[in-house]
Amino acid sequence: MAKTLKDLATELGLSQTTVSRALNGFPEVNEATRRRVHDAAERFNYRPSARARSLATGRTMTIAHVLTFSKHHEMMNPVYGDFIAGASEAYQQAGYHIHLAVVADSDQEQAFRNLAAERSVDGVLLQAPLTGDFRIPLLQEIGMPFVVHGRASIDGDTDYSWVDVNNKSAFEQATNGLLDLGHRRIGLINGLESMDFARRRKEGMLAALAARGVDPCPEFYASNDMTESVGHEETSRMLSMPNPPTAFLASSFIAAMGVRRAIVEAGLTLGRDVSLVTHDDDLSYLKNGSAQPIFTATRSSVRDAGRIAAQILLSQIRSGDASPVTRLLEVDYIEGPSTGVCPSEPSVLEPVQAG
Amino acid sequence: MAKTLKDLATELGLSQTTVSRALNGFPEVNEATRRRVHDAAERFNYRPSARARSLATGRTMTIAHVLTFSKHHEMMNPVYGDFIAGASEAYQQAGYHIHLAVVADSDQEQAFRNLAAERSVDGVLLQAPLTGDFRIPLLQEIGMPFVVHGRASIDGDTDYSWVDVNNKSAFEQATNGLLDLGHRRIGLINGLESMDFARRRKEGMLAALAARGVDPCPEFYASNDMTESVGHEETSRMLSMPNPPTAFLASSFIAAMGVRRAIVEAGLTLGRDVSLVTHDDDLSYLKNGSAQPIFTATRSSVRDAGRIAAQILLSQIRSGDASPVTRLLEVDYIEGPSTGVCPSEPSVLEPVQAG
DNA sequence: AATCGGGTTCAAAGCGCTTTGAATACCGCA
DNA sequence: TGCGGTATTCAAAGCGCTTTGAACCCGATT
Repeated sequence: MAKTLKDLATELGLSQTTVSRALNGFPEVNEATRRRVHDAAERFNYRPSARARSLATGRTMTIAHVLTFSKHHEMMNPVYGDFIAGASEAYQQAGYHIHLAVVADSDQEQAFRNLAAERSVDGVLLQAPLTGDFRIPLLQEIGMPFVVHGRASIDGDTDYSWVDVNNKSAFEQATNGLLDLGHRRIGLINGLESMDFARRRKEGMLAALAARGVDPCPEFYASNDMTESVGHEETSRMLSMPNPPTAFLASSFIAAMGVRRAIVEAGLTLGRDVSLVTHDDDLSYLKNGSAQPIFTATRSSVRDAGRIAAQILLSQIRSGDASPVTRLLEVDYIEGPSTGVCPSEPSVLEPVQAG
Repeated sequence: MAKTLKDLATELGLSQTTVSRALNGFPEVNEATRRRVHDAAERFNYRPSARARSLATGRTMTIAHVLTFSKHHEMMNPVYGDFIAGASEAYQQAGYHIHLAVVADSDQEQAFRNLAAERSVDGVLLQAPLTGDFRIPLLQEIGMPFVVHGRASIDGDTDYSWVDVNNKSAFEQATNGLLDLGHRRIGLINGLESMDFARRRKEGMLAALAARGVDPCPEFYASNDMTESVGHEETSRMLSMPNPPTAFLASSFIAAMGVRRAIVEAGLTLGRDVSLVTHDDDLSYLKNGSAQPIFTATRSSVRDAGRIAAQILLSQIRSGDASPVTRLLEVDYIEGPSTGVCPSEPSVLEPVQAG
């Protein structure tokens, strides 16, 4: 039972060189020989050792996906799964593998340095960046190819590669949708605003309000983990205020389910008494309805984002060209039954003028 | 800037042997030398190349997690994230890494054979087995250490290692809970019954019914993807039957949210008009309430399962002992507000006799 | 007949580590 | 002074590949 290249070569009475070249499709191998080699390889189920090969070539054919795991929050971001599913479509085609690193906040720096020093990956896919995330300059310093899912800088964002949803415009659209329906007191169930995307979403909301001359209500803005429970708690809290919001913006589908629960619990009807627009990552197990949408939503497939990010990273690795590639994904605005005309506003049919 | 062992050795005026041994804690190295080596290694941020090391040692220090991705259903199981978070706790301590393989149903066999032939992992963590899953005998044939999250055989299940929730007893308990409340017509929103866990859950339900002499209602048993939408659809369908269920068992928290939506939509009140018990994997972003539970549930932490499975696998790899280790996790039965006395039954206070 | 060159194949070096077996230094003891 | 032994260090082989540079075979060219 042949196992190594050497075994295969002896078995066939050929040199390792020839066998290697036959298998790797080099042109200088006689067709008859190539066929013999392929047959034998198949017969013995021979595949080159990934480690040996990568030691010889210098390429590992592996990409690290770094998932940060907050010790404090003990949370695993639910979008990782679909993002990775998307990315792996690209990897599979290209023969790449995923090295999954789950690393605690506190160990980030060492983890990245190790990744580079151990030379076990050709590139890094970075997820869930914070505003001003230090990992980006770190990766640049290390000289490791990388693509970020999301962005991190306050200004610019042109000196590294990223794929991101246009969070600001998404929440601007969502806010405008609610303003058009006459809502003026809008609750925001946001993610942690240390996360870059959450900051941008809030910016989008505030920009839309400002553009219409509507005063923001800071007491209606929650920034917290995006769980069902938190969505429920924050919403309940706001609904019990003397002058509660008439509409909510939720940062994720899961949080939105908590918002809905709070609304129902308060004896109100979603889409009539209270409106809700959520962002929707189009997760495979959490589709926004099959025939009809469940929520009015700003949708952008995180799986597509994964595929695109992986493609960008692979092409950077292949070309050796590190010049940044960026891709801003616009959302689809889905009108669903969770939004309706603001009940308390009389003049709903004539939207306020901008400015 | 030293990068390799050789560089470090020349830098220090030592042989590679000594440097390697100093770094790896061999006893025959002079303490002073060891300190010098460690200092230099730190200064240069030297870490041995993972590939070179594994080529030399024969161990890859890597575990494959194989996630099946159904081309047909295009679904990524939402529990993978927390399972992996748990497993990586164990790996991190032991210095192991995760090789993530997302493989389509159709390519399973070749994917596993490649994994073995490429020698890129020391073991495999297998997820979401089907009843009679062919991958188990396949891995046995290949001779790769593995642990299954879940089980696959109809009988026995003693010739390989696994970690599983006691699905049967969980759904027996849940069913008994509903029977005690007087419910007789119980809907089951199950996962695909080709999945082993779903089959066992149904068995548990049927066993509980049989033990109390309650006739099963096959028209109330749905077997489908465990998404919110599907939970909603199946429940709506059943609720619109002439003699609908008064209670539901849901196979996952996400499906349960769809069940709830359907109940609310039908103008019914959860926990009063209709009851619901769900299985709860205790996912980090989908906790069953913070202070009070949302649903009555059978709970078992999938993250714990991940940690335990990884520990078993690592100890098997270390000891080289392949004798199977199994671990059956019992659920916690959580009483929440989603269950109540069956409204249509008059004699609810006197539970039926068993038999 | 001697040379040339395309088509094929090969031996050997090298990727960066670990590990074997041998060498060296230095100690106390006879 | 010389020897066994312990402590420490080293050179070299090997892990399983790829790749360089050379060699070989043969029909075509001069």
